Amino acid sequence: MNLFEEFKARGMIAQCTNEEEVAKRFAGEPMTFYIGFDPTADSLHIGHFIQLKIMAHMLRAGHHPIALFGGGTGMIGDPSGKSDMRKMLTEETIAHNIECFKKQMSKLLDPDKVTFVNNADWLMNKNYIEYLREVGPYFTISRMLAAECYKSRLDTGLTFLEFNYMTMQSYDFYRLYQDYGCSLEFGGDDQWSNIIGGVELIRRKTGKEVYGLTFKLLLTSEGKKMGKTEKGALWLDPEKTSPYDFYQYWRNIADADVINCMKLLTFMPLEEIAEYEKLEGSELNRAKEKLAYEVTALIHGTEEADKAQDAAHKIFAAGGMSADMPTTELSESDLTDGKIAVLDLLVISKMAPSKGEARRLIQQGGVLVNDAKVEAIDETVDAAALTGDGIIVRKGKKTYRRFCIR
RNA sequence: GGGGGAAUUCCCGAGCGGCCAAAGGGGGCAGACUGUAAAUCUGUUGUCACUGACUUCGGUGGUCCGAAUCCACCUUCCCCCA
Repeated sequence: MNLFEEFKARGMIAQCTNEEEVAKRFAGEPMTFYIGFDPTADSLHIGHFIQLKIMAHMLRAGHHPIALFGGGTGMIGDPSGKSDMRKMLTEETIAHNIECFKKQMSKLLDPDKVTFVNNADWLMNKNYIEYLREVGPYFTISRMLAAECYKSRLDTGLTFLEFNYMTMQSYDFYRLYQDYGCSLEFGGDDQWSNIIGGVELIRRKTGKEVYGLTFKLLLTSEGKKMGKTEKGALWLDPEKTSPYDFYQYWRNIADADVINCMKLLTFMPLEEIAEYEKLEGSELNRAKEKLAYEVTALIHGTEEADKAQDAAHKIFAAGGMSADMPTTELSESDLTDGKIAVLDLLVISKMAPSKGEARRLIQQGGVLVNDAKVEAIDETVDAAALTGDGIIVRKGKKTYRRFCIR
């Protein structure tokens, strides 16, 4: 099975401009392809991970990836898949975000084998008239308006600023084709319009055929975007989403999504996944555990994955203590008269956003200290209990936190 | 440029002088049931010193004993015409 077939078998491919030809190229000579990343945040998230995984696969097969950062297009903002206009980012923020992206990517891919480019290099100082004359004639308004990403935005308001985005991404592809011989663009399924824009621009300007291939987005079985947590996205940066929380996200995935996630996110062989697919009912928990471990290991390393799994086992199976579970360290000054209210613990550790919320949690019986339900709102914990391993405070069934004194 | 409409708590969306911390839905959180699942049911969802007080309804000023609700100006957005 070659790589293209593998992608297909895993259900990763969404659309392709010319499947037959692209499949042939995958199996043939090394080729140069690119994937674009919009620097809209200071960390990559799980959606980007699929793209990185594709790059890793391609690298192994001997192809040459270009990672393009949208330092220029980020100044505009891609309207695809967005119901509202994005916040405008400053140049400094974008530059900072690109640095963060690069660092994270270098951990997952061999940076010597990937070409990093930034479209700010050719877009920022581009003369407007020159650009319009170079690109403008190859796009018709009717064609652009027909694109799904714009059509859906016409009622809610689409600005001229964003309307230009497609031409710019198309121009990127053209530049990479000219400068690097890049003949293939990958992207998420939401990038389809932008990608065919580039393919058509190149064909019209040069008469040469290049290709576009989009990959399925990470969606739940209900068609919603996956990777959203209460704190926003599921980040790859351990500072923003701890390996433990990351592991838990996948451990708690819906039954219907486990197998799909294994196919899209891990390198597990298809035969092995097929075995897990046979599981039913509570047996599926084994699949979830495997998925969580595999994905966490890919992103944070096996050591962190082991720790996360170990902590989860101890917490859920035995109700025990683990040094690897999320911990809040208190200092003497947090205590009054040698004790501290459970209410305050919840707020200090951000387990509850406010005292009112913490109070409600206790009233509704959602808070446990060392497996004993907290009955009274003014219940306190003594300093003595906090020494050594400390205590475990549980909020609901799944949120645990260890408290100890420094 | 002309005319019309809108801005409400995390989101959508009611309210249109006191009974409004503001209906309803979504989402979130917790409880029950479970498999650390889904579905369902229940409670809850501004802050705090929590049977009370304080801050919120685009912004600024005003009318009034009293304003999310009325007036003026400003800002932003949408629709129709040019």
